[in-house]
Amino acid sequence: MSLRSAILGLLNKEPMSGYAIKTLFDEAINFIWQAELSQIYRELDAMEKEGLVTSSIEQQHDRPNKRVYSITESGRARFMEWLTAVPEQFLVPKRDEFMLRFFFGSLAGDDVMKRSLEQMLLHVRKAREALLEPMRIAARHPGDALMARADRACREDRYCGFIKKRALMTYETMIRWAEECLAELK
Amino acid sequence: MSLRSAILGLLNKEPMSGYAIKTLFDEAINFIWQAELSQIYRELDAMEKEGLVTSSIEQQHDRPNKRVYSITESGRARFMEWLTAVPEQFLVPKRDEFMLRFFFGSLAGDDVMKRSLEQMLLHVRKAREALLEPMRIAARHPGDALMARADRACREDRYCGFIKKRALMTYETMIRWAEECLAELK
DNA sequence: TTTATCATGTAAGTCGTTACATGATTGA
DNA sequence: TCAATCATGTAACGACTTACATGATAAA
Repeated sequence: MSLRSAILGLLNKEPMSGYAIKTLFDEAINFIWQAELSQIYRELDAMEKEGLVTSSIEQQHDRPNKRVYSITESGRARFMEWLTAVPEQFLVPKRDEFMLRFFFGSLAGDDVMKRSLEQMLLHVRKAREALLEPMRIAARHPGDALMARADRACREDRYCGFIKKRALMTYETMIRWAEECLAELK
Repeated sequence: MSLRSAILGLLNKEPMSGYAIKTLFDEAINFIWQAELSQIYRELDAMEKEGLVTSSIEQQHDRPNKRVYSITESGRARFMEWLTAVPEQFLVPKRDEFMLRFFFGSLAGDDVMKRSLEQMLLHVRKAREALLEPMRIAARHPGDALMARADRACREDRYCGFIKKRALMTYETMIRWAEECLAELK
């Protein structure tokens, strides 16, 4: 039911279309939550049936019309309930295929694993750069409008900053780990 | 299809029952992969139909009989194929409800979030201790048989050590992050 | 006596991915 | 002219969880 909460949280700020929700997922919380458009549309549909949101068609001349969803009082209540509830999970159960392969690393051999680690380093360093770039732009052009919507919204919110920090720390830990493994394998 | 690979990888070492596989999941790779018993039984069944494993009933007097699965040549080939393939995912897409709540932290208020962080710290510190304890035992009693099966198997395998190291580094990063957030909120 | 461990399975339901279908506008 | 962005949806499938059903033995 967390997808629901995520959608309600975004709609809590302002009404928007399913497509816009998907964009925000990708821009603002892709490190925390992802969802396919098809899943979002299905969920919005179910939520409307339960009275958590309402929708109406907005006519557009230059683009396809869109269905704009708004949160209802009932939806807002449901969201606040979830938001202030005591969390029961702190360690996300994850399924990491890369690490699973690593677990059987001895069978694959050190060379295969070394290449795997190097590939992984490339990817994670790239992700780290992608995260840092908007921060650097913001630092160079303070108060500028060069930023993406999500980044502007984030600058005003300390919790958003906490999340970015965690993403950064996580990437850096992964990089350090991979480097140390590689050093030990050589 | 990674659950399949995980199971094949365990059976590659020795034949065992579904229940024993579940135990190994929990003991050895719970940081990387988890599966419910029902899922394991279902998967074993499907794998047997595809000829990747075979099974036979082993009679036991003091305990319920068990169905012991063995990997076939076809299964072994399938496993090695997966193991040496080039991984295409390095960053696990995760869905973290705790962090999602955090994203809407401003709406919940600092007090709620502070309590949430403190709770999280308790859990992660406990998980870190649970990970470190067998390591300490191994250090105090070298070559001793006090260890759990999984820990003994792990000591002989450097990749298993890499995985534990990553788990430890991850926990420590989470702890550091939470502490810094708390400091900033006070 | 109750709980934990060992042991296997079925059924229903939820959540998530992938593929398919459609179509307008804008910029390279 | 081709790709990208905007925009909405359906259908099928795959993966995972939860609940249910059963039952033995051993230890606290």
